[in-house]
Amino acid sequence: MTDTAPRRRARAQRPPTIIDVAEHAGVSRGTVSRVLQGGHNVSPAAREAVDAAIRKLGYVVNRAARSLVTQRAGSVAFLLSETQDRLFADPNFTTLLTGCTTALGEHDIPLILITAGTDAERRRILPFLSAHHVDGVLLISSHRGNPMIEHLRRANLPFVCCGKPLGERGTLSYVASDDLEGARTMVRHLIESGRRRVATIAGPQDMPGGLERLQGYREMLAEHGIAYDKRLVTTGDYSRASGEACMQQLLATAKDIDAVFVASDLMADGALAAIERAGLRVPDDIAVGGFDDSPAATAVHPPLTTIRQPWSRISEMMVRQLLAQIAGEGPATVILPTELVVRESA
Amino acid sequence: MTDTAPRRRARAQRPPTIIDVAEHAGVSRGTVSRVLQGGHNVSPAAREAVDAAIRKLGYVVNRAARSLVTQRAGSVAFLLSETQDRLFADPNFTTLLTGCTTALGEHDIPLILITAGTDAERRRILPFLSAHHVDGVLLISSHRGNPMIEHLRRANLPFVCCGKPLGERGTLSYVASDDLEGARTMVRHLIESGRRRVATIAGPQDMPGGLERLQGYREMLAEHGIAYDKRLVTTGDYSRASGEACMQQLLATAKDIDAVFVASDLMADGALAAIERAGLRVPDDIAVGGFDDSPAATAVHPPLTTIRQPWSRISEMMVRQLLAQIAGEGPATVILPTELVVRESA
DNA sequence: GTCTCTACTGTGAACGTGCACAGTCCACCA
DNA sequence: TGGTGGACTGTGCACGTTCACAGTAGAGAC
Repeated sequence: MTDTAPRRRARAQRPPTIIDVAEHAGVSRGTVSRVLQGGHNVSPAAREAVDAAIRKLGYVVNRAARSLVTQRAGSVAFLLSETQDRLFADPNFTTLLTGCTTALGEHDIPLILITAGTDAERRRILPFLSAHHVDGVLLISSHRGNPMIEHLRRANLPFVCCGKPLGERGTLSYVASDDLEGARTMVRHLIESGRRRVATIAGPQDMPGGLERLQGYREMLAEHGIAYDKRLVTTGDYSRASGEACMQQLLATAKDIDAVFVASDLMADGALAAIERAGLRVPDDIAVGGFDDSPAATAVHPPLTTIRQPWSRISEMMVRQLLAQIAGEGPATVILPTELVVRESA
Repeated sequence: MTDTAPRRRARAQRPPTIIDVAEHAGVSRGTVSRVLQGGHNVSPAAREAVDAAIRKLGYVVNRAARSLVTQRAGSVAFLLSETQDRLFADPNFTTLLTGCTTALGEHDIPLILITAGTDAERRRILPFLSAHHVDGVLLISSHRGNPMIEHLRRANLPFVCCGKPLGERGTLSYVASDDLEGARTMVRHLIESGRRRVATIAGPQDMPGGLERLQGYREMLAEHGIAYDKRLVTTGDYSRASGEACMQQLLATAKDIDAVFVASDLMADGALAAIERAGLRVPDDIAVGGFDDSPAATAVHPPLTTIRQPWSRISEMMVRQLLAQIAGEGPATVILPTELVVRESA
């Protein structure tokens, strides 16, 4: 009898439950639940009463209880399997991160940020993922042979990669920008503005973008009947310093260069410095084309002509693909077009 | 009889539960639970049996079930109540974000990233927070009068701010670096290296750091018996462009400036450009002191002498304070010392 | 009038865990 | 010998939801 009193008092302090809503609306739990799920097989009158009760009580579904019965976490992980340094320093990366957050937010799905840079972290993360504490993973990595992929497969956890994973066989979902076509576009731009001796500072060949941007360079040269000269090809590591070093080397080996396609804006910045130090002018003597449209592109003089990657759309598509996989669809590949941004350097 | 068959089959597909562990170890659920909580009042033999069973079955606690009964979410939000632009572009910010992630990770607490830049997002977020879908909030904001603070208070949700919230009364937890002392240190460095006409490009006075960095400048001038000249004080908005404009203005009004303390590296970059354009040399003619130790500080010529904020420690302390609050402690304020990084610009 | 079909509603049984409580066992002491 | 306390263990219930199922009412067909 009186033993319900403490319970009732406790209940008053707590957020309202579906039972409170049901009582308030004069229907059963089942009906409230159905309204919550979208309202199929619910009479208009009942739905309205439930909606009113929800508003009045300020009811919000208890995600833990829902998870427990649906066997779904209701959340998604954004997994950084990197040493973080390079990727995280890239401001475009933050666009990707917030893009994913808001895209997921529209589905009321929280994004859980997970870093797995160190082995200790990886050990902690693995059980978390295997136990399906998230419904899926947005996987960010730029290195060849990401061990996480194998783990995710084994855990039977849906995942979507950002960028084409290198050294992976078997089907998997990824969303990437069209690096090949982007590189082709930039080199075409250089050639069509009259340049003939076009050099390149490529990225690491074991990272996404590295291979394809170099291939795009070669293809476009070939299409314009320009012979491939391997002395005009250097390889950096995407850092500013490496761009400077590569440019210096290029200027030393081939003095008649009139354009250079650099696989990242950061490296392009370095290249600008080297060119300036050599007493040459950009773009008059040497045109410089970058890649990424990072903030660095506009912070330097002259502002960089570059290739913009659609980070915002990439994040949208990653989320869409992941949700599709969670819903049961198979994996898919999405390639998004890039955009040539013409400024003053080329 | 046979109706247990389907259940058993289904169970086989699913992750093991505490019951499976208990059966396997030959103990009761309660004992397993006690081992999971830290193992008080459990015999060594039982504990060992349970540990072995956990390892063998690969058992991981079901967080949803635990949440349901403990009334705790078991996660923490990292809340960006910003238009994102400025804050997110700052690479130090990513240090903060990963720092919080790993600090929480050590306690097995997932970090949920939430952006609340737009009104629509805020509307979505509010019920989520009020319903205690997270146990606490790491609040990132740089503007005066953050409306989120009031909401969090009303929802009775523990939170810790990054940086001192302006225009707030009442007690609240925050962790900040010692902007005042940082500014004093930099200006002292400028004066002690022989400069007398020290100008400043301050930050917006309605953002953290703005007020204090300016005050530190004034204090140190006073301590060295240098009269405050308001013509030597300009105010930018932390952007590179504003730094350039402010410096230009300073050079126009007071030609005898021999040093300038700039409240952010980004603005300092702009200032360098303006100085170079005026045909003056750094540090020979004008010494430039920055603030933040952002990557920009080393990307420019000459590399910036600047003040480094302890972002990594800030994130650690934010997490520590938040967990303390969640555990029932009252709010607290933490101020962390900055560090002078001497490079070539001053 | 009965039967069927549709649209809607209520109910009981899970989901996996923590906690309070009630034991049980054993050692120790008077 | 009985009592007392401490260390450990098992059990029932509750947490808030979804889902399958059973059930009801009313409309329409025959």
